[in-house]
Parts: sequence; structure tokens; C-alpha cells
Amino acid sequence: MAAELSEHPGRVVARLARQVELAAATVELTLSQYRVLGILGDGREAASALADKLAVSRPSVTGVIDGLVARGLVRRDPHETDRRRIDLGLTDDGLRVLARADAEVERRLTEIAGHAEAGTDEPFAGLGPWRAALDAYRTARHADRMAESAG
Amino acid sequence: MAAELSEHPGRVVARLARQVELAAATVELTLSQYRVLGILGDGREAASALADKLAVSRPSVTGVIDGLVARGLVRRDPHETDRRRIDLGLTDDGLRVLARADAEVERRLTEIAGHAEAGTDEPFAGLGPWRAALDAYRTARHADRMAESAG
DNA sequence: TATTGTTATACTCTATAACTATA
DNA sequence: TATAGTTATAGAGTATAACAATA
Repeated sequence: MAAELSEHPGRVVARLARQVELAAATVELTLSQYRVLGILGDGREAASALADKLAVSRPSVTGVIDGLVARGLVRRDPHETDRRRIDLGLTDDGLRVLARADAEVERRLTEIAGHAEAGTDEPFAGLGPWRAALDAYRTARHADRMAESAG
Repeated sequence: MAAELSEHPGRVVARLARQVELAAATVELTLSQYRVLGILGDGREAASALADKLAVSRPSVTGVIDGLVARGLVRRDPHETDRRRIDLGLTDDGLRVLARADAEVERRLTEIAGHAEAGTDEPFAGLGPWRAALDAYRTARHADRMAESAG
């Protein structure tokens, strides 16, 4: 028998996200900007690929990147071979701000986790499996879209 | 020794929240609206108390509630004793939409969790402790603010 | 005086539709 | 023709400051 679903897991995620948003705000980052820096921190991306990873429209990416470029946290470079594409990557400042954001967010989550009921599992451990699941889910969705447009 | 923190837990929460946002959008709810309905689903609240629970400013609450009232999902009633206060609660439609949103969100999270690596813990189980932790954290913060304003 | 809720205002993120440049 | 990225435009959420009503 499958494990019982926790009650309204989405509500928990939504509330947790607001706390992450507030922590990111302490280093002047919105939640969306934090998502972008987090992805670019794992490697450079073209704008389209970034939109795909963020699950957001391309115009939305343009807007968020505009703000980060203006603050000197992200750099737009020409793609090596395809001149339609734009290669996005973090600047040194971007890397520093991302590190500070990660630290602030982790600090806040740790503080919240400190209020967990004694005897419950370590809350952080429960987040681990989600990362890989999110990656695999995105890959699967992407494959679906490709098959569909080829349909 | 404390359990190792998962890598960048805040990034995981941020990405998960975007998926919740997309699921809530399938029933025409924004993430903020979903948060509001979720709290009011647990019981009626005054606007100030709601702002506190959402960790959001009072003007922000006014705006979100305006939209939900216009759609007939939330009702503003006079407070029983304090005429400055406004009592907020779900309508029957609000309850129905909240239930649909919970179902859609849970469905998407379940689909994502289905892509977790075999052998990892049930991802949903990991979300459980956070709910109580968030509640306790909010209570503690509230107590701090009271002590602070009392000087 | 202090608190509750709203209004006024401004900024960011989101989306869709339409456009330019390149493939 | 199709794809990459941007521009134009509109709607929603967030905040701060200032205000009205009530305590």
C-alpha cells in the first residue's frame, strides 16, 4: 500500500516558497531572479533553454534577464555557432550574489526546520528526492513536447 | 552529527513552487490566491491575521481578497465585536475551487514524484514535517514581534 | 494614540500576439 | 518555413506612505 500523502502538500510548498522569497529578498533578489541565478549557476544556457528549465515563457525570461544584466549579475554573449541564439551566464558578481542568496535561504529554512516537532525526520532530508524528480520530470515533459510537435 | 543539508534546498523549493503555481493556474488560481484559500479553508480570519499568516503586507491582502471576492470565492463580513475588523471566509464556491486546486496540485506533485530515483524515500513523506515547522515558526516570529513592539 | 483596512503609486513577473533576424 | 529572442501590452502581486474609521 502506498504511503499516505501528507495533507495538502501543495499548500506546504506554497508557504515554504514565500519564506524562500523573503530570504532571497534580503539580498535584493526576487524568487524568479533566484531561480534564474540558480540555473545559470549550474552552467551557461541559451535563453530558450532557460525558459524551458524555468517552465516560463520566453518573453518572461527576457524581462528577468534584463534586470539581472542591468545589475551586472548576468552577461549576454553571442552563441558560438547559431547567431539567433544568445548565451547567458553568471558574472563574478552574479556568482557572489547567488552564494549569498543560497546562504540566506538555507539559514531561514534551517531556522524553520528547527521548529519541527521533535522526533520527526530531518525536514531537509525530505527535500533531496525532489530535486532529481524535478529534473527527470522536466526531461520527460520536454521529450513529450518534441514527439507532439513532430506528430 | 547533524544530517547533511541537501544541496541548495531553497532552489528545490523555488522550482517546486513554480510547478504548484502552474497546477493552480489550471483552475484559474494564482499561487497567492491558492495560499489565501488554503488558509481560509482552515477557518475564518480577519484581514490582519491573514496578512500575518501569509507573511505579506496588509495592502497586498486587500488586493488579493478583492479579486477573490469579485469571483465569489471569498466573502467579507463585519466582525462581531470590533467594527474596524473585517471577517474573511470562503463561500461554497470558494470551498469547491480550493478542493479542485488541491486535487490538481496533488496530481502534479504526484506525477513529479513518480520520476524520483528508485530507492529514494517517498518524496511526499518529506513534506510532512515542514507544515508543523512553518506553523511553529510563525507563532515564534509573532511572539518576537509582540515583545519587540512592547519594548 | 494605536490599530484596522483601504487607497494611491510604483516595480516586478507573468502571459499572448506580433515583429526582426537568422537558420 | 521554422526557430530565437525582443517588443508591445495587459493583468496580478508585492511594497511603502498616507488616509479614514474605530478602539
